[in-house]
Amino acid sequence: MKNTSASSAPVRTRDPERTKGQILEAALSEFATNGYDGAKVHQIAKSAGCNARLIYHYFDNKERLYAAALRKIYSDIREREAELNLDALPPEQAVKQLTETTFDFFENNTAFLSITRSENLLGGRFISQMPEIQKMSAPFLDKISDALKRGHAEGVFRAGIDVLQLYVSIVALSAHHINASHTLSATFGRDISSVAWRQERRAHVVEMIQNAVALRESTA
Amino acid sequence: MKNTSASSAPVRTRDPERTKGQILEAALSEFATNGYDGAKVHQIAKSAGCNARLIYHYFDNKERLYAAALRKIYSDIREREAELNLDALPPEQAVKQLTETTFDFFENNTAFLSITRSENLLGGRFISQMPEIQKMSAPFLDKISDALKRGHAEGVFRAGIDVLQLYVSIVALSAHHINASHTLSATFGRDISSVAWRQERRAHVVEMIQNAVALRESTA
DNA sequence: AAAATAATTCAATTTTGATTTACTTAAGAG
DNA sequence: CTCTTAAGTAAATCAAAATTGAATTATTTT
Repeated sequence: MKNTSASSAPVRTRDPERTKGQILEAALSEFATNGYDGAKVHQIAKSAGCNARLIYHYFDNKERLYAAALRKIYSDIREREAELNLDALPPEQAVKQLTETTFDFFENNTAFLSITRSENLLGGRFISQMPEIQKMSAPFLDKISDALKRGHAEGVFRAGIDVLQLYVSIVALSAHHINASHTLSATFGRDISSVAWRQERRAHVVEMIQNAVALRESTA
Repeated sequence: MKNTSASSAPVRTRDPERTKGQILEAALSEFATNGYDGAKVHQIAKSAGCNARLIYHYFDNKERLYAAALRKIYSDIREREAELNLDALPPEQAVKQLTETTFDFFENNTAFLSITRSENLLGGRFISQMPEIQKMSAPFLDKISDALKRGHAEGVFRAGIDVLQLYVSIVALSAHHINASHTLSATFGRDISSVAWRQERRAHVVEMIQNAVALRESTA
């Protein structure tokens, strides 16, 4: 009834692609949860449902496995940025869309922020070695820049907005409460990660960004 | 010429308070730089200029040492919050002051953000056990709340601003580019940690917060 | 100034975790 | 069907790092 083998071991069916994929998934999750130093190779193997030796078979060592996980998580971001079609929308809608998409992305891809946090803790040791990631977002910023220009031309946005500052702000407002949910919750005695609070936050962030780009009347 | 002792060892003069203090300082710095798992007890001892055994003598184990460091870093924040006198200022000045002080604090106390990052990576395991830190900032939020109310009464601020959302935003805008300096620098190909960029950012953040509280004219 | 205390050191010991060696066997090529 | 290749397993090994044991004084107390 069991398998062809008489041994008690479950006998894993052989499928290198699947195995590699499972390892990468597990690695992503473990590195995200525990950081580079906190993640344990054996635990990754366990959570991938394979033998630890296979990690070395497919990824050489812990560092390269981490690098692979880092690369993978950034490809998700790149996809999302490519999908976002800001040109098609009127400037105000474009900025709103951008903000909401960014906010939602972080909320639904917690691994991205976690891995990013880990990488920053490592001083960017790995990301700085990845030419494919470097400057990856330049064209994306151009898209946003276009929307801002259109908005100014149409008289709904103010002039001289720095795109990079604005985008970093969108990311900051959308990410910080996730990155720091535990310490914020503890210091303020409120559950920052509750669905209710996050919904409030989403609206708050969208409004802040709108106020940041919208024209003001008097500077007097 | 040497010391009373004939041995070659440098013979540390005995001073428990100083030693304890040095260990704590070193721990703070090492945990901030490398995170909990990345920090090594022997390295902490080395950087404190003492024997590793002393860490166990004074702090029992690595976990408790980390907890002590966490507690200490939060006491700095508490001090700063206490010093800030918002009541004395007109509301617009008060909000500006708050924003600038927060921004500058993070820039000058990188250890705070680093330790905080580490603690969030650990899932808040330690901070959640520290009743003295919990809700620590409630009175501070009240101060800010007062300023917002005064501003509304004077007709310069809008109504219905959520203090916690606003403060989390100030923190987010002031902290994220520091927390994520390496990944941001890599993805955008700009040196986010340069003095020039940070000065720009300071102005940008202050302006954003002002726009967030300032009255708008028409809601039409 | 002798005795007691506890600060400090040095050198284990023990634990944990990454990596490797040696082996087994499934799956595909001919 | 046999041979070859490489997927997979089990169990070491090796090194790093946390923790501890036991011996030394500096300092304080009496």
